[in-house]
Amino acid sequence: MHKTTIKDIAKKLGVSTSSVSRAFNDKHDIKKETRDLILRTAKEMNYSPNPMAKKLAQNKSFNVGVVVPEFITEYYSRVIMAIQEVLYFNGYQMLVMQSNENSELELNNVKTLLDNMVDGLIISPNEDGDNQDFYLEKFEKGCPMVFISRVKESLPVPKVKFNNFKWSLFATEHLIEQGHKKIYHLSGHRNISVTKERTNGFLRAMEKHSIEETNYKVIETGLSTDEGKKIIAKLIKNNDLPDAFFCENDEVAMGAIKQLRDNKFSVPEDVAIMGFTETRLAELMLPELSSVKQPTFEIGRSAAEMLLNQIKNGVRDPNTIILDGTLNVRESSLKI
Amino acid sequence: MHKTTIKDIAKKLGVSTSSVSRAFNDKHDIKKETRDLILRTAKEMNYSPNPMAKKLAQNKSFNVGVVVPEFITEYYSRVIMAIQEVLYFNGYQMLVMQSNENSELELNNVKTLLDNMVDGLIISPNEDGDNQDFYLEKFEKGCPMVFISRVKESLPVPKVKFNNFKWSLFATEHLIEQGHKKIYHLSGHRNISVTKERTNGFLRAMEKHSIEETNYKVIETGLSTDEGKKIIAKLIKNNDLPDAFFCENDEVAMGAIKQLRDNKFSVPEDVAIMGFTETRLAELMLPELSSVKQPTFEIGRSAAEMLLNQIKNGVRDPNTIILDGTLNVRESSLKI
DNA sequence: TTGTAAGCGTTATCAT
DNA sequence: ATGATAACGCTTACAA
Repeated sequence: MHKTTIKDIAKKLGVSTSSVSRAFNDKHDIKKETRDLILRTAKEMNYSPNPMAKKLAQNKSFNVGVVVPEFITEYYSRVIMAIQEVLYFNGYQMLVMQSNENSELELNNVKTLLDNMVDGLIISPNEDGDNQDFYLEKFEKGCPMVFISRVKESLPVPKVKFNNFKWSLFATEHLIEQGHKKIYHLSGHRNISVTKERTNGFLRAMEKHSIEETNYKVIETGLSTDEGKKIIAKLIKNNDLPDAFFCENDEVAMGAIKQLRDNKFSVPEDVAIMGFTETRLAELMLPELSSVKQPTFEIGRSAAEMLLNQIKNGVRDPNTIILDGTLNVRESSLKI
Repeated sequence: MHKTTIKDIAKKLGVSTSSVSRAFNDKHDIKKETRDLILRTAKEMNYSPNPMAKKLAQNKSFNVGVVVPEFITEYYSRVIMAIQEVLYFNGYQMLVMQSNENSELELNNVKTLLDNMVDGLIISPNEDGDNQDFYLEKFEKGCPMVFISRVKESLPVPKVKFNNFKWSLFATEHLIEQGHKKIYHLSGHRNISVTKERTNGFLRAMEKHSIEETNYKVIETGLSTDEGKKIIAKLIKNNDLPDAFFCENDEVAMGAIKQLRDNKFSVPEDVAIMGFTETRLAELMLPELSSVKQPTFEIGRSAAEMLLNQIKNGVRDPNTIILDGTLNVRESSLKI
């Protein structure tokens, strides 16, 4: 079964293929009537352009590569959804790859995408490898790129970030205002900028409210529920529980709550908990989990728009978009 | 900056482009030495083939379209991950689109993907529209297709399904064995085959254990946490709470637990709860949620493999793969 | 405003 | 085993 091509249309109408092409790409160098006629018969003949041919002729893939650590959690799922929406609307497609928090795999993914001639890249990098140099070089050579969430502030590339410092400062201050005296911060991975920024926000709050060093701690925990559980178990064993925990993310917070409950501590009566990067399930936990909501949709949308701006208009400023969130106070953080 | 092409390699080596092409596609019609030489110099010249040209020449996109209702929940995220892994390994790429439980959008997505000349489709259809006819026609015209999760058993197309009947029978029997006398089933949407199958499993259990009609009910609830909450609120108001609920999925189950707790009922002491399609969070709920775990990875993997088998080998049997799961009994369903 | 024709980088057919 | 050359379906100078 032969798929209609511009040649078929051209032949049928006795015009040239270039006219047909022009009609579809609506340059203003074609008479309105011929264009309409062409479009009409094209529709009649059930024509749809062959994307492969178009891509080859224009040497553009109309594909954008997206590399994220994972897309199981709500955070990246939502970001990816937003990216896809914007790209689709602009006639681009998205190829997503996961790096599983592994910087070697991340680099392989990026290279695969480049071999597949993506027109641009959106990356949420791992930061524990040395891929930065490679990325920077590519960007400077002209490859359209946007980084999201995890990127060193200092890297001169376009990025979309959440204001981790500000909102972890706010979140910590909320705990202080509730009257919690001794507050521990369960932080993520030392080498991730996001973690650093959140930790700095926490420390700033301690400083601002003149909390003595004996009354706070930063404990490197990780990003997972399991790691949250383990740390709490250890602290319980050491008889070293504070009044409140400010957690790197909701996963860790949920692990903490779980472990505390299993050991007959009540939240927030005995120990208060504050999460970060709220998930749909914060409201379902018992107690409901206080958290900071990140604008996942905005993050994805902004990143995609910045990238398209680079691809289509050649805008290449390494400017940074920093987005704000919401502090959702629920039960887990209250002083009762 | 010029990207190396087979022409460059051919010129440099004084061979023809066809030889270079042959070397890369390793047909056995090329001398081992020339092939090795070509591959070596190709690597030196930092050559990577232009996928657009290849696609045009072979009239294949090496893209596979995937249409799912959403990819926010863990279920579809995991299925998609598995699909992607298999496809990637076979040199194919995946274009994912969401239908938002809307069959019109679903059809548009499928048509978009077809216009983009995907080599095959994996669809988890909505079932409340009449897209089936369209899909069936496409399949019969030769378009490689696999359906996952939601498909009418009767449709003569290749499908990968979960054995909903069996496992909801098991899950319900577990509640009966625990000694719960009055059991309600909070079901999904009447027109989704998955829901029907689960409801049938529930009803089969009632029949098998000769439970009187006054002691069970099937209540059409939906798929969301909110709908779960609402139904429970209504039942509480009507003073019509059973001993146990068997829920369509974990979302509904979590909503149910939440609403019961908020109204001072304890789970499972006052009312037991059984979920379905377990998520990572089942273990984090208080009480931990009993549920049926689906083999999400297997579902995605099987679907992708069946599709590739159609694409590459032309195997077109409309056979069905039915997969089994695991009943994870935790706290929420026990009789205490 | 339209047509002609070259080109995009491969693969595939047919000779040799 | 290798080479010449025509496709693949579109875009885009350039010419008319």
